[in-house]
Amino acid sequence: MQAKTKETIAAIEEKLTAKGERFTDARQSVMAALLEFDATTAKAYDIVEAMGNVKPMTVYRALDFLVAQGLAHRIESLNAYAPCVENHCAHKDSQYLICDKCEKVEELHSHAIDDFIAEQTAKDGFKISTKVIEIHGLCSSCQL
Amino acid sequence: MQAKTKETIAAIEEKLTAKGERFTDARQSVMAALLEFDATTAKAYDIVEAMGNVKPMTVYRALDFLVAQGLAHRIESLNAYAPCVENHCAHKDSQYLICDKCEKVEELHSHAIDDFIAEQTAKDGFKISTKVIEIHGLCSSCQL
DNA sequence: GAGCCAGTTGTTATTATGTAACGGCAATAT
DNA sequence: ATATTGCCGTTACATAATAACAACTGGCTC
Ligand SMILES: [Zn+2]
Ligand SMILES: [Zn+2]
Ligand SMILES: [Zn+2]
Ligand SMILES: [Zn+2]
Repeated sequence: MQAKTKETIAAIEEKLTAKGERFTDARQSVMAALLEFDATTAKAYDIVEAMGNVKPMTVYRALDFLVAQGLAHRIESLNAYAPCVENHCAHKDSQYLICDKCEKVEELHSHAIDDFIAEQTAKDGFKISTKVIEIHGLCSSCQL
Repeated sequence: MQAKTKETIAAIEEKLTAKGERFTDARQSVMAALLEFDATTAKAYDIVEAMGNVKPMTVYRALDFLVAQGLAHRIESLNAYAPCVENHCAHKDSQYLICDKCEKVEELHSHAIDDFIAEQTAKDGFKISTKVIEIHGLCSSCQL
């Protein structure tokens, strides 16, 4: 496990306990595994494999928790997960830039995009609850 | 099968043969089944069940074809498909408004949203290939 | 401490979703 | 007619996710 991962885990632990949430072993291990993929997405079964001796159910439960806490995001179009340790105003309104070559994911929080969509859909009288905005392509590095 | 479905199938047949594509029995049946769900999404296995006597592989192959021809769209966040018989400039740049109650899907083609996202992501030097924009919530009817 | 409760975990089985592979068949071309 | 190509039927498999239930843990009350 990378040193940076340990640091991050420790920091998360502090934040969660402050919130009264339990950062159990299983949850820590899954979060660590996710972080070790280093900014690329990981599928649930990738994590199962990376951890060894763990059942899928365990991983899915931990992922559900992490997503609920804003520590990970689910990428619907990949059936995968990306860790997130930033302090966003609202994770639920993120946009993801997904490089289909190196698998790195960048998270945008463009209020502008958000507001714009809200404005456009208001015409239809549609009441938005959640948005899935996943933009695929090539990151700047992978275009070379 | 509804009368409207038959009409639609006939119209599609004409368009496809004009394009030199083959609208085989399997493809017609799957498209018809999809249309019969009447503007709501259908999962691949829903269609398998609705058709009876058909194997999943058959349905998936037909769906792949229909999606490629712009006659259906895949909704990533639902693992489902929606039929589409409109003549859009480009189906690949659609946005979907998905009612989580009645399951109806409305398709937007807002160039504005499109351009706006392109503009925002250009800053990162990201080269977009495809976009998944799926907006969940309640349609105007279901808010009552 | 003993009892209690809510949340968490372990375990097993099952469901849901999607593909690989291969042989046969059908339309089209030469 | 023969070759080529695309399409289909079938089987088996791979991947993704959940159900159900018992056991355990940590914090709480008495
Ligand atoms: Zn985030
Ligand atoms: Zn890349
Ligand atoms: Zn469309
Ligand atoms: Zn509705």
